[in-house]
Formats: sequence, C-alpha cells, structure tokens
Amino acid sequence: MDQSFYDMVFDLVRLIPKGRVTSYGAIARSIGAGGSARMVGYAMNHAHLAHPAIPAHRVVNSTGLLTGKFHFATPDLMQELLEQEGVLVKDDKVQNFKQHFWDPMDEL
DNA sequence: ATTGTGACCTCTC
DNA sequence: CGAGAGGCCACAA
Repeated sequence: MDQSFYDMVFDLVRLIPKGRVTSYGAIARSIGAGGSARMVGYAMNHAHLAHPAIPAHRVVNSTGLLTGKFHFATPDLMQELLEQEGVLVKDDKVQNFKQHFWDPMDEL
C-alpha cells in the first residue's frame, strides 16, 4: 500500500459509523501500527486539513475521554457533535463508551 | 543524519 | 484507586 500513515488513519476514521466512537489504540493496531497510538493522534492533528472532513470527534482515547477536544475549532464542538450523533458525553467523557465503541476490525 | 515532539497506551508501585 | 514512568512510530526543523 502506498498510502501513508495519515491516509490509512483518515480512511479508517472516515469508516467510523455515525453514533459510534473508537480509540486511538484500536485504530493504530488495525492499521498495523502496533502501539503507536500517538501517531494516530498526530495524523488527527492534520485532520482539519484533510478532505473530505474527518469525523475526528468520533475518535477518543481508551478511557473515552475527549482528549483532543481542544484541537477542534471549539472545545465544545466535539461534545456537541457526539451528542448530535446520539453519543452521550459528560465531563468530556463518553458515556457507555463500551457500548458506542466501534472496533475497526469489525469492518475489516 | 540527528533531535524533539506528539489528539496515546500499558505496566508497575 | 491514583500517580509516575517508559515505549512506541512517524513527521518537521
């Protein structure tokens, strides 16, 4: 695959169904990054530059905490988007995270 | 080529 | 249960 790490991450994130969330580590392992979950977040750093728009708000850490909410246009935007899709967010944390969790391997 | 940094994860105390 | 440290890979300067 000539696709770079970014493209793989972006592609996978774009495949995340609405109302579902996933963790950086899950994505990293799905693409074969192993324990390089940090790279996933790094890619998300350029997510706002990628096209089409990437639902980065559906990507949270293992604890379901909205770590990168500050990287969005507005910190509240991430929570708003999640709630908009039916994901309840409280204290910057995804409620029923396990329930809303979407395993990339499930699609692959 | 080397150094530094990063929207993290996991283990151990 | 809470805090700390290490590790991991990729990209930018």
